[in-house]
Amino acid sequence: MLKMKKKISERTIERLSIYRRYLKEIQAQGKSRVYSHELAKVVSGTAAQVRRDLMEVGCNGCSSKGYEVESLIIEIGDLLDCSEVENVALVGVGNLGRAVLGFFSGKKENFDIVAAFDSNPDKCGRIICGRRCYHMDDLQEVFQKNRISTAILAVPVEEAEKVAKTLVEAGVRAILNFAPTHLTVNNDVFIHTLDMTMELEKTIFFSRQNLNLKEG
Amino acid sequence: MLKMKKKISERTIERLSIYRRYLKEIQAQGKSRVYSHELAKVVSGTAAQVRRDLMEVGCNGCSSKGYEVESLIIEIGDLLDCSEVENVALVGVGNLGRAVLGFFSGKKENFDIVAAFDSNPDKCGRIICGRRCYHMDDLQEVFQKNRISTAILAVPVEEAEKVAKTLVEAGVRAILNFAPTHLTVNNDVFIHTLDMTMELEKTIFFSRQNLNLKEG
DNA sequence: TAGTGTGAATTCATTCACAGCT
DNA sequence: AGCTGTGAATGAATTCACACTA
Repeated sequence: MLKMKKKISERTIERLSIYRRYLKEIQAQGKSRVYSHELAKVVSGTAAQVRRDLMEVGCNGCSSKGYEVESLIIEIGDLLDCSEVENVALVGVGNLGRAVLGFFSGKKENFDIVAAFDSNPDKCGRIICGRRCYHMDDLQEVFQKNRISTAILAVPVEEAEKVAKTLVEAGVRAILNFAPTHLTVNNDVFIHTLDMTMELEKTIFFSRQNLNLKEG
Repeated sequence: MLKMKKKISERTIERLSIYRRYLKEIQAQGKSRVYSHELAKVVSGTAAQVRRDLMEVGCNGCSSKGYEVESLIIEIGDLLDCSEVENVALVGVGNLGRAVLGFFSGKKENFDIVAAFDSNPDKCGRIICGRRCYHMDDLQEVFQKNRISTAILAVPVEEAEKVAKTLVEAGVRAILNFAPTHLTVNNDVFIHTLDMTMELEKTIFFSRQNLNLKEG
């Protein structure tokens, strides 16, 4: 029911996530109010865009003295987060997988990496960055037991397609894919590929672009 | 001179990078021609969009039998790549930094990570994933000697701002930033932040969105 | 005075739809 | 028949600009 709570664009969701992190930061520093132009800076955007984004959240912030940091954090959370903490699994405990585990350690977020998986038996049974590592064969069972519905895929590119299939069979709803390849999955699992090569190529391209503009 | 070689959007650049990787893949498999609808699949787009993107490249591909894989690779390269291989440095040899080094090892691309830097003396002087690790103090010198103008920043978030400043002083033109924070740099260095927390939050959000649509 | 909220205008990206080629 | 190339139409995201508020 409660149909169409309004469709929010991917770009807005990205920015909301970034606003929220910044808001938590300044909250920790004791700030209780914030202006749209301050938030604009952290996403390299404009104040008007921030205000639009916040409108979508069903905002509140009121005039002349900006937005209240605390309620903004809560309202963004209401939109972005699930009601309970989302359990996430990491699949592929290589260099990158371990780095991802490390990266997400020790912060309290509304998601939690609760298990890791690898096909190498040497890695299984151990605790890596605070998470137990299971064998791929146990994936389905552990997923069900822990109600895991999101996976981070950090296996070598040759295996990505096959492992993604396993994940889909285990009932995963979303995959954050670090393998530089397009994953073809049959049903409506949400796949988001984070393509580091592309990001670096893009960075290099636009650094030259900058240069060209200067030379005018 | 040769002003305005046409401004190409960020989105198009992203897709071109992805097309190219796929093209190289199928080239290795012996395919010599490709259709726009095949390329569309790897970016989850439409055939029309692919054709537009390729038009921007000053395309060529001709009718009825699609595009020639080899010349497409060359033409995308002419647009995306610098004339010489771009030397890149990795800054911050922690878990993530090492993972990045590993990730970019052994592929021949038009960029090359040629050096790593860390402030921990224990890591300096060693070879890590095939790259020599230098102390941060030597950064400026090594950057100049190796004509490095792009850096990958993989230091802890508390240090990111400070290290970014050092990089700018060393004359870097672009930074791919893995630290979850907005970097404020004075001049026109191109900064691209790859925000893993945001990407994961987005993934989780849209997985629920998907679900809602189904329930519709 | 210095901010917010928001219609209207604008800019940018995508898709449609169809002529033209092979 | 089945593709490409591309103007024109559409749709989405951003910015403008201004009334409004504390």
